[in-house]
Amino acid sequence: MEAEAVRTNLTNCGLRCTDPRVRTLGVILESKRPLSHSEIEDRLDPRLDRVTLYRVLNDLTEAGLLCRITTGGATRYGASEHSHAHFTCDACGITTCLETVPVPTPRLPDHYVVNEIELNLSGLCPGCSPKSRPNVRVRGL
Amino acid sequence: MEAEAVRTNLTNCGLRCTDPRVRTLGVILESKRPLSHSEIEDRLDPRLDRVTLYRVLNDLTEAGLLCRITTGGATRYGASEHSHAHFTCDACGITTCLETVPVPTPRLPDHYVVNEIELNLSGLCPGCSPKSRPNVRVRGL
DNA sequence: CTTGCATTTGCAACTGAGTTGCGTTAATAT
DNA sequence: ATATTAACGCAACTCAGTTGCAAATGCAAG
Repeated sequence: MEAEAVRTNLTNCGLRCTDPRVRTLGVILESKRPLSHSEIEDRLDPRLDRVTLYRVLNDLTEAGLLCRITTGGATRYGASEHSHAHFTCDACGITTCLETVPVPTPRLPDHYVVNEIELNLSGLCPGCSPKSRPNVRVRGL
Repeated sequence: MEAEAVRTNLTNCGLRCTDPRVRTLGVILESKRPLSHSEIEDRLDPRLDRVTLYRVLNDLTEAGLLCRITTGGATRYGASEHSHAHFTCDACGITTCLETVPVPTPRLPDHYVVNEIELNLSGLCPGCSPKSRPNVRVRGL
């Protein structure tokens, strides 16, 4: 999705096509992995007001243009795609999409209404795992 | 696990057997569902210092006596048991254990080292779902 | 193209979760 | 009983996220 498509998308969702929204969506769509509020802030030049960014992220998420992943204490935002698991590295803190790992849709007891399902893994990512850096140790490993 | 067993357990884990630790562990073991920092604080009488409680929860979690569940923006602590999914209600905010829903152990790409796996669902719990209260509506439902 | 209005932005100020440093208290080993 | 070291409690801090409001701006209608 490039610039013009981003604008169309916003309009289709009933959102006004403003500079903060266009640029924020652009940053997230360019990224391979979900980004946190502060990571997005850093990539916006010129920067947006912190509060504006929070509101933009909420609006885009509610409109279904982004999906919000809350894992490892941090909240991140990614392009809204098919559901897959996420992995957060205990060493470098980066969250990656595990495209090959599907999220199960379990059967729940009666009267539960499911809205979202998240499968979040944590540990060491390939870049930080002992395989690549033999001297790194993590609690309990 | 009652009072004396709690004490033995702490000692076995190499932790000093202090009043804040014994009482905190007691509160969590009595609860059916995982509790947040502030919920635990409210149940301790007399209360503990906020910081002490944070440290106690960390110590107990590192010792393996508790498990930490981070879902829906909040961090909660439950008795360390067999792994199962958790459900957080968007309406009342309460997190419950879904004992009947197992957490999958997916196969990951090479060089990932998995430490923890969480399966977190959200939506409406039985107490808040339209089945029981027909007039409640939630985003997108 | 201009105008008007609702939406959105940016700022200031606030709340709540979690952390750090440090002096005091208390659990355990001898 | 007492010395040692871990743990506690307090003050102060950082960081994520929220609220209220005045100023700016997107958009639609004329």
